[in-house]
Amino acid sequence: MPKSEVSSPSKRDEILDAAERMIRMGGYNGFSTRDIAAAVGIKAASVHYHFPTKAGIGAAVIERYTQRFLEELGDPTNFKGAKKAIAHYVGAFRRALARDGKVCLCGVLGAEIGGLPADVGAGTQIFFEKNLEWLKNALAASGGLSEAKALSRATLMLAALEGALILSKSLGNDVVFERISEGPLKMVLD
Amino acid sequence: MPKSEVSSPSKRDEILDAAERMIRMGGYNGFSTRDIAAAVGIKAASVHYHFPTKAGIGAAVIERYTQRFLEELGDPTNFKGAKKAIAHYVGAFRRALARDGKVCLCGVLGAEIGGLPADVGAGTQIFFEKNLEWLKNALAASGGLSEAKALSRATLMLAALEGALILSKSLGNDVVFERISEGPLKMVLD
DNA sequence: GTCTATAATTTGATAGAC
DNA sequence: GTCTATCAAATTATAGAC
Repeated sequence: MPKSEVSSPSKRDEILDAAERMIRMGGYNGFSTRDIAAAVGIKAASVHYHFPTKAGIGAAVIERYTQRFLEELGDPTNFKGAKKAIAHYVGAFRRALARDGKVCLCGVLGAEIGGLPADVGAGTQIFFEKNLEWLKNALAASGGLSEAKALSRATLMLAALEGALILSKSLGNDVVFERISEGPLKMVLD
Repeated sequence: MPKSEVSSPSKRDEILDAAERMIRMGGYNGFSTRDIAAAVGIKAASVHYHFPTKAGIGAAVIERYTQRFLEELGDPTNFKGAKKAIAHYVGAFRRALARDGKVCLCGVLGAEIGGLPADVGAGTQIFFEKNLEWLKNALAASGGLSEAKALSRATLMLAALEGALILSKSLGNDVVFERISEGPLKMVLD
């Protein structure tokens, strides 16, 4: 196989998987490189072979998460009506909760952004900017809204969804997320 | 003066002030007791005189924050119309951002709840429950909504406000919060 | 109430053998 | 790639003097 990878892709991905899980559970400062090592069955020194610094792990986790999230969203101009676009976007967040039982990675990181390495904080900001851009385009394209109005509603949606995940986790039930995604969010349409 | 306080109220409060500020900036695991000590001009050992454990500081910060927040909210059944009730509630969050330049304490803690001491996590949950209760009562009393509908909209509002503060902080501007509180939130009314 | 001193553990990271 | 061994620094917390 043609290779440009520096290290074993598999173990590297396992490290990122474990780190993502731990950040989404307890934040960036809530775990150590030793925790990561134990989770993937190696020693801390070996983790540092794959990623020289912990901040590097964080930055890589965000980059991968952002890319996957946008991939799953697809083309924002491809929906028949704003309702379908919104349902699609809400679905991405619902799956993050249902599939992983966890909050959005960047919701966690955004909350503690003042205590993050610069790279990690910057990646978090980019995630939000790209999501607002996607939502704004989706609402403008399929909802026939002005740019300003679309942006305003995109912001409301993103904020509500991030907040709903945090509330759900804190209150210990998924009912909370459904309370906001069933009905009320449709009011964003008008 | 009649005293039942164990330690100097002033220094104790300074410690809680510093801890609250730091949690709201970078999360519970983003600062140390030495950081607190430096902020209030004493040594770490003296911090432990006032609060034996760091978790104790966290729990005390939440308790005080929750009490103040509910005090500022007042009686949920005292508003002439749901619009006034909502404006009042949104105002409390806006002031938290404008006055302190910071996110809601429990928005941060809720995001990293899996990495918190049990007491601190429990306090966070209570804050959310009491806020949902207040909002539900306010919307039911002044909006003439059913309990179920009032709870659903209360959840949407709380989620949107918590999320908006996190987004604002992450994107580095207060415009984000205003984008959601001006207009769009009124759609929660119907 | 605050200090110095210190204990016990954890943390992020490196050196060098295999 | 992974290990053992180790480091320097940081962290929570305690003991005991003032």
